[in-house]
Amino acid sequence: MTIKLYNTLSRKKEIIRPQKEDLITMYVCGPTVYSHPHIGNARAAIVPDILFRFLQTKYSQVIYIRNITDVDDKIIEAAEKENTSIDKITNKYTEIYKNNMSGLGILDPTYEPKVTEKIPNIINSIEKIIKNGNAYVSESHVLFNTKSYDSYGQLSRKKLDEMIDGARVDVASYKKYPGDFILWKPSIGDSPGWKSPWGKGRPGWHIECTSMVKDVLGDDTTLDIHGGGNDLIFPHHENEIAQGNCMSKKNYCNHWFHNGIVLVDKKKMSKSLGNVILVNNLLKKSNKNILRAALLSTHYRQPLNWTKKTLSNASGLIQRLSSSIEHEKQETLDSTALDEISDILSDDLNTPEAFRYLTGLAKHAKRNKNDRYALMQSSMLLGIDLNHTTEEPDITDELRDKIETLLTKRSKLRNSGQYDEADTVRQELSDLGVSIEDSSGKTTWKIDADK
RNA sequence: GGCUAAGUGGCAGAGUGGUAAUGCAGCGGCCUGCAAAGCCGUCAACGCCGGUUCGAUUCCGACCUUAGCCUCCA
Repeated sequence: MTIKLYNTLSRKKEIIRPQKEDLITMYVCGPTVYSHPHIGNARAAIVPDILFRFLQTKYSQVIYIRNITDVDDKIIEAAEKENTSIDKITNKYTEIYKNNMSGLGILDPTYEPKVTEKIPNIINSIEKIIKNGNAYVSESHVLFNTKSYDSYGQLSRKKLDEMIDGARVDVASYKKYPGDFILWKPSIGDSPGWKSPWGKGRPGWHIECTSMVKDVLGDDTTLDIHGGGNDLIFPHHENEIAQGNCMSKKNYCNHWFHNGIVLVDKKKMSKSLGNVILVNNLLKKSNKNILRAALLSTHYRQPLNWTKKTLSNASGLIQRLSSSIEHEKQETLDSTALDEISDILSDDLNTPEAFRYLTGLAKHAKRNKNDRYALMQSSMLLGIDLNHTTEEPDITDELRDKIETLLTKRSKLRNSGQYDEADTVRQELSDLGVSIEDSSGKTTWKIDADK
């Protein structure tokens, strides 16, 4: 089977063609660890997660690299603001990022390099670019010479001179040309820095990714797939391509994919609007399955508009899927069950279409074992585990006792036909945020998601 | 201003050159002591204006609107 994925370079869906038959390589820009991950970070992680899961079903080896940026001006600011050290900030937020992502069921990448651990490689990469005549040293900075690279602008389809004309920012004195970007910059005072041929300093933003790709795969290799949020197309990925192609004779990367932005009520999230939605908070009031459904029910290239109804829509969808196989025991699943969902995903990761397929299966899953298997296994490919939707909620023993007492009380009242009194008890439970269901002689309860 | 995308029912969101999936919500029914859940049924949409075509929501062009990038934002 072939997998088609939209390639930002050509603006077309293209068949993924790895250079080796059984091995495929992918790199995705990871987080800068200075604050809590928000829903946009989650989307940028879950889209490659789906691709990663899918590729693993098709190739015997998938190398997936996602970096952690732990040197950055914003980190330095955050450390000052929280009155602590840079290490503490980056360790804290790296931990939170990892917890949040695993809370969303996002698989760990094969490699997860940190910038601070790769400084020697980065310096080495910069030296190569200088040596090849594509970068220059100026006032303790190293700058990439964009004029020396003819194809600059190929990804974002921008013309360098036009960009410069429209720019609103003053040109730094150390730049030969306004479009040049920083590979290495000096660290002044006690800001973090490393010894280098150009003095104490730290890497520019773009070089870390290029350097890590080359570090893991080797200089003379071409990356198969590179992804990230579409706000990274320019300048970040454009610059990566320039650097990568000037470091080695091999093409930097063949296939670029970009996920759309997350909007909140059709507006971009920003601290000033106070509409930033954090993964932490979502995980508290919802669960992995629902959040994944919410993030994946929009095609990855489209903007995802997050509204008040997003979670309840997704919750209904998951409810619909899981109700058909609730209480199902884990059974060995048939490998051909994945054929149809693979077909759907192989057309540019069409996850909304995948959900349509899943709901179709759910219709017959109660009676048809094959459909039930296909539903469970196909959902798993999206990282949705329908077998674990009835997990015990995390509540205090005290509350649990109280709920049990009320349930017993109501049950007795119902058995003796005192329905008005039983309904009063149900209301008491509802006030505690507990909703109940009587089905086939048993009463089950759950904590309401929004309480 | 330049570049890049997008506008589908109440909400969300696929898809297609021949009259448009799916989920949520709504409505009706079955079930239930009543609810809930489930099941069955049902209402309802292709921004605007031209062009190409036997036929356009789909292709082309203009316009309007929205969003992103051009500022080390995923």
